[in-house]
Amino acid sequence: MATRKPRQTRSKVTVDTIIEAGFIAVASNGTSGTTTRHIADIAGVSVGSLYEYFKNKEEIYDAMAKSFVKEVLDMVKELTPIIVEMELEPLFEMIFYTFRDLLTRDNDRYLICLQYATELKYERYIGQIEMALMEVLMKYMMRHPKYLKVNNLSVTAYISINSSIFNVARHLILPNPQISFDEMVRGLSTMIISYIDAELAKAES
Amino acid sequence: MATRKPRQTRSKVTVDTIIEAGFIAVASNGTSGTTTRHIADIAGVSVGSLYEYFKNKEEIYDAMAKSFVKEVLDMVKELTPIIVEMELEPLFEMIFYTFRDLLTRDNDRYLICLQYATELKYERYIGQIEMALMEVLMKYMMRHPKYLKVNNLSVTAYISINSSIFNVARHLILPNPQISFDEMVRGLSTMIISYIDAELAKAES
Amino acid sequence: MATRKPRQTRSKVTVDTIIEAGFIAVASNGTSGTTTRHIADIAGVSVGSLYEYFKNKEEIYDAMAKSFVKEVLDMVKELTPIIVEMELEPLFEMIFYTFRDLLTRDNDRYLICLQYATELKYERYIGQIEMALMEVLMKYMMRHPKYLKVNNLSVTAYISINSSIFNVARHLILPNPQISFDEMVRGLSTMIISYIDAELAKAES
Amino acid sequence: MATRKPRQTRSKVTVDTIIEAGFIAVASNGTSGTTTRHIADIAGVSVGSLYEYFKNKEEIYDAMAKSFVKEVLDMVKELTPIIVEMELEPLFEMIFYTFRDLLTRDNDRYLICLQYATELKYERYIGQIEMALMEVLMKYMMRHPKYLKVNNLSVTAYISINSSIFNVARHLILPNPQISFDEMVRGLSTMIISYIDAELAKAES
DNA sequence: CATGAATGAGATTTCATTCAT
DNA sequence: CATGAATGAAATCTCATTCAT
Repeated sequence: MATRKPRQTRSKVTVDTIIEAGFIAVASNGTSGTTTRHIADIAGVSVGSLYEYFKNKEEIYDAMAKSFVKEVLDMVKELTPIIVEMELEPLFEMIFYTFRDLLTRDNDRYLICLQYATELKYERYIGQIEMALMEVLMKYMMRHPKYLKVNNLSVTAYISINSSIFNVARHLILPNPQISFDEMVRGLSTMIISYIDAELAKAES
Repeated sequence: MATRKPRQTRSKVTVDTIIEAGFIAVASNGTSGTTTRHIADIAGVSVGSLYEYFKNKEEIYDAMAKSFVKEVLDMVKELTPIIVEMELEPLFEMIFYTFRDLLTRDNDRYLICLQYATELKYERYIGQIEMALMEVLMKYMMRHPKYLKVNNLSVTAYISINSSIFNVARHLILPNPQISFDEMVRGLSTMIISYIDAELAKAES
Repeated sequence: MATRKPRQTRSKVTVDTIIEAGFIAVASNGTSGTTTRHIADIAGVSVGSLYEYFKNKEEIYDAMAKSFVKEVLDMVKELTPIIVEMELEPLFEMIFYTFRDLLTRDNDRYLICLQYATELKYERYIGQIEMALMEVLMKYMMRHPKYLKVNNLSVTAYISINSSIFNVARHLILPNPQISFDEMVRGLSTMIISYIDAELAKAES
Repeated sequence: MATRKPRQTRSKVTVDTIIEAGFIAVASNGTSGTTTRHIADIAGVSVGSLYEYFKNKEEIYDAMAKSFVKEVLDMVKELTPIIVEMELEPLFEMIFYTFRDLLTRDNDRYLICLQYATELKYERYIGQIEMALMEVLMKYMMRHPKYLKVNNLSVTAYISINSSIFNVARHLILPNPQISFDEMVRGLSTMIISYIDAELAKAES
């Protein structure tokens, strides 16, 4: 019943292998098409082993969500020093391309799983990402104080961040997007920057 | 074996009841938690009847997707005459609020099902919505020709539409959004209008 | 999830068949040796059918216990009119032999299951049997008022009933009992009657 | 493969710890709820160690049964010199209370396990207890020859012993017994003694 | 000897689908 | 047409046992 905490290195590796297998399985079969046997087979372990480390299938999905979120957080943390030094336009482009690289890594694994975010309970951990992004924003504004004057700062940040995330993700998912990724990147940058400028202008009036 | 096309009124009603029940079931149990029995119980018919009208579960989901998309299309068609006469700012606000009303109707039924869009194969029909929106856009520009000059028109349209849809949907889904719906509506309007203005400006230079 | 209440005659029969099969399975394999597949096979239905009528294995065991207890209660109720008219000695003998007949019916089915009483949660329903026996006792004493004078009546009744039940059950279970059933019956009668006499004597002194 | 006989003290201690853990596990989870991991955890050893000392789970249960029976036999042997010198009435009371103390020791461990006697294969060793009790009886009658005249001596002994054992055990098991333990002890004594007297009387006639 | 990770056979349970009534 | 009992394939999960370290 109580799943043993992995003490040995061997078991830590097994846990990671299972989570990894979970991503591969969901990416190629969707949530409802993925079975514990699938995951076990891909991980190269027995079904029994799955249950040594995870109380049930749900917990594997949970671990996958945690793992993805951690990866994003690590990425954000690593980029922060560079981010705060950049101008907005190149900054946005850099972020969008980096985000794309993360999502399309390993045959779009994360990207495809993102479509099953609800069933994978990603939402449970999204709060952490939002907090991390807010933190970066704070640091950015410390370094570029003029943006502190932006009207409705929190609204502006909220909308910009959400627009960015979903446009990038959705574009990657679409099989035949009507515009290219590069076009979208430039468009998104333009949109957000002109939005910020507009709110800055409002503030000055 | 071949499921009969419902020609009589009684059958049509049953079919609609089942689709309705499908929405309720998925909204309260998710895709993986919804069984044919669930749907049958909610619809107040026997499981056998389900198969009288639908070849299998998949087809019920398919009909649900079709039904939702049809509703959106009807809404768009109905609004078109009003839309083309409006100025951008009130127009956006009107659209966002109308969209919200659609999604939150019947205890957020459509909104919640939207989270299971992938498993419900919504994507299959999304193209039709995009086409309808493009058509409205065309008509709008016939009536307001100055926007024909917008730089990268298709890119601008694509990004604006996507940003709108996802911001509205996500905001409604979030349990504790950091900003209010009204704030978001005004922000989104500002963002898109300043984006259009920016692209208009580019075009003129 | 929710097991359907059997409305049709057909399903009532199935339920009974499953309970019946449960007794046969436990009698021949013990609690831990009995599987749902076993029961389904013996009942001649599919595993799935088991779960149409019982939420889980536990519930089948529960239904078995209920069914056994009901049988005992029916037996007691049916015998009551005869019981109250008899003298103690032939009464006890009659009861012991009737009880034996019940337990050894159908290849000792009930008797063997009695050994798994704990796992079958019989205890949950034993209270009902005790109440029924007490009721009979009351009626008996209405008809034979001299026993009302017995010293410590409730203690005497408790010990007599328990001694009877366990001696009969255990004797039937033992593979090579040192004494015959007839000897035991006579001994038990003697013991209880002399016990009652002793308590009657105490009361008179 | 062949499990080694524990000759060293350390091994003997481990074996005892495991048997001890077996009792605790069964007492708190029942037979079907007890796993080898449970036992190992309680014993504070690894599952592997279990198999170092016991060929399989069955053997642990077997050792538990043996251990319980040995304890009873030791108790009987130790009490024999006192027993043979006592009069019947105080004797019975003494035995009942001593038996209770054994069963309720360590949070009712033995008592609870007694309910799983069938699955724990206690029966396999019960013969030894009966023999020991018969031996004590013999010695008692050597010392109190008048009881040698009892009619149907073996029947009387059999019924008395069984009535005693089951009444005591069952009373302890019952959550809300209708009579107190003391009342039962006195009642049981009265019953058996009057039974013996009755059989003595019969013999004299 | 001790460990506990790994196994896999087999148990329980679910549920889309069929079909006799 | 409607029903819902019955099905059984396939999923989830358990756990005694083994074996490399």
